[in-house]
Parts: sequence; C-alpha cells; structure tokens
Amino acid sequence: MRYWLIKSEPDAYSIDDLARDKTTPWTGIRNYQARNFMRDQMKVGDQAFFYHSNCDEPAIVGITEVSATAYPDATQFDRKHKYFDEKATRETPRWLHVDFRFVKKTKPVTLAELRGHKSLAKMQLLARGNRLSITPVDPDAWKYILTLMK
DNA sequence: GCCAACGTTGGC
DNA sequence: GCCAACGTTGGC
Repeated sequence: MRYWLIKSEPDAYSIDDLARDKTTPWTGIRNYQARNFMRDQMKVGDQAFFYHSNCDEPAIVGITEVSATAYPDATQFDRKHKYFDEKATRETPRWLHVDFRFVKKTKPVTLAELRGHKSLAKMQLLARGNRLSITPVDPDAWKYILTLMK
C-alpha cells in the first residue's frame, strides 16, 4: 500500500465536491508520469492527500483513497471534450485513470506550513519547479503530515 | 498578472 | 536525436 498526493484546483474540483460525490473518476490527467503512477502503481486502498492548487491558500485539505484501479479515460475519445486526444483509440487508449473515494476533510495544512518542516524537505511537492499533479509520498512524510492535522 | 520551470511538438 | 518554440502549471 502506497501513499500519494493529488492536486486539484478547487475552482475545478474541490474537496467539498468529492465529499458530495463520495467517489470520482480522476479523469483529465494528460501527463505521462502521472498516468504511469496511476496505471502501474496505484492499488485499491492506497491513500492520497487531496491538495488544493492554484488558489488563495494552496494546502492539503483532506484524505482520499483509491477505489478502482486504472481504466481508460473516456474523455480522450470524446471529440467535443476539452481532453479529446485524436491519437488515442479504443484499442490503444493513451490515457487512464483511477477512481478516488472520499475519506475525510482535514484541517488544512498549507504549502507554507509544509515548507517550514525540515523533515518534509524531500517531498516531491516541495521540489523546485514541481508541476506534477500526482506525486508519491513516503510513509514517514505521510505519518508526519497526519500529526500536523491534529 | 507575472514569470520560472517544465513537458511536448515539430522542423531539421 | 537535437533543440527552439510554444503551451501549461502554479506560486507569488
């Protein structure tokens, strides 16, 4: 069982949206590294921090769990969809995604706060220039961040 | 709104 | 295979 951090812009899809929906297909990932994490490594039961990006106060705001392993992203086949990909076919889909289930909302742990903890300095989220929307979180960092939510 | 950092595309 | 140009991300 692994730990992850997934980013979402709250204007597009927030932790409250997930709380309402209970589970959601994580469609629209169009980055190979992020896709490969989902396709090759994510298992049902893996846990992930839900992070709000590109907003007033970037922060981890909740916890989610993988509820379905990777399957083809339907939006890549939809000619009218923003995420349509003309190079993808049903036989050889290019993009896949998992489903996430809502676990809980937490006290926000802001990006600024995360940066203040030396033991978290190696987190990929905090790496210079990081833009990846799905990053692994190592178990020690996971446990440490849980204590910051208390 | 700015801009640094990064990924992708496409000409050669 | 190289690399310039371009588009996107996301903090500030």
